[in-house]
Amino acid sequence: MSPASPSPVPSPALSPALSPTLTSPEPFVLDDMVCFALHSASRAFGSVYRSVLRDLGLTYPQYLVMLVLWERDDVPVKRIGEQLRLDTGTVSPLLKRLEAAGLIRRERSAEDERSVTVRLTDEGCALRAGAAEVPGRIAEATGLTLAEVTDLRERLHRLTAKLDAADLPE
Amino acid sequence: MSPASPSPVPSPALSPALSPTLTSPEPFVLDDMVCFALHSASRAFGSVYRSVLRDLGLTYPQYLVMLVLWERDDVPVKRIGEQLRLDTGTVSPLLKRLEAAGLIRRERSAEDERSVTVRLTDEGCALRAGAAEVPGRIAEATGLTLAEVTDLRERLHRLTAKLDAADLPE
DNA sequence: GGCAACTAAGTTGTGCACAACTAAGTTGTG
DNA sequence: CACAACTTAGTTGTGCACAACTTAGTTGCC
Repeated sequence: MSPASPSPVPSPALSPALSPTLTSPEPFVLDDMVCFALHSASRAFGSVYRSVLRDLGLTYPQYLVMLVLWERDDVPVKRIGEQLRLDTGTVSPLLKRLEAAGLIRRERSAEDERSVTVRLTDEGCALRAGAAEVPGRIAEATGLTLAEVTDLRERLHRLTAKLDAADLPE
Repeated sequence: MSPASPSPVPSPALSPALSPTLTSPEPFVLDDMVCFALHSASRAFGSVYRSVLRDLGLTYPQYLVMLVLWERDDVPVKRIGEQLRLDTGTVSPLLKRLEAAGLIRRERSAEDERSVTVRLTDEGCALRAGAAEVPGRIAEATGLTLAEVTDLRERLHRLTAKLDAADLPE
């Protein structure tokens, strides 16, 4: 059985939701639901990107790494992790797979032997042309106007920053 | 090395982003960025939930399943997958872990032997009291007003629906 | 110079997400 | 009745995400 991917049931998303027992009446539950909505939207995007990126042989996280490299080649691993907000435990195997696919190479930096520099192969460069139509197809799938996209992105950045700040020591 | 979790660098999120080569000027890239922003926000939420749920011994997806069951016990596996928008390949092992933790039981339905019904154990019921303060702590972490939460949730639902519709056959 | 503190990358182990598949039960139709 | 089509759970394999840890190299400070 496939996921509820292209959702057969619109899913009332935790319908009336957790009834109020020990907590105050209502508003609180909405915060669970906004996280759920975020989670869902993120996965729905993932599904669309999966379709669009299939021909390129990339997953979405791999595509993000390629975006970073297409914008500026010759980047240390650390910087990739920072830009994509990913742990080394995620980035290392991700880069290993991209290397195995022949799209990038990794070389120890000469001036700092701790650092590893990531570089595009010719094949990795060439893939850029094939990826040219990706953003357009995604834009089409969202059906959002430029203003809506900008606004949503801004809200999400503020939310992320707020959550990060709240998640420090407690 | 830990992730960029409580983000040490605010990360300009693919800074100027993929420069325009073969595609038209600018707007397109924003759609990549909105997905990235979504992805980031979702993971930032995950990090906060991880902190808050640690005492309960639950992950966020496990907490979602418990929410469904606390609202209405005695639910078939299929319904859990629909409500949470998850594949059986995700739900099955997830339920297996909750069962191993002693929070739920699974029983073959009598009237339809294909179906499996999920039921809370006493321990699973009891956990509800411990979870009472979760939504409040999350709400606090977001720093959003009720109106903002409602609006954001609504936008995300519309976006998800649109993406689902676009991801069918093409 | 020597050594503690730090930094960069990688590894290990756990859990989520999904595609593709299997097994078992149910339903519809001739 | 019989059998194809469908439905429900579950399994297998791959990849992402992160905590906790390891290894190797650098820097600061005495």
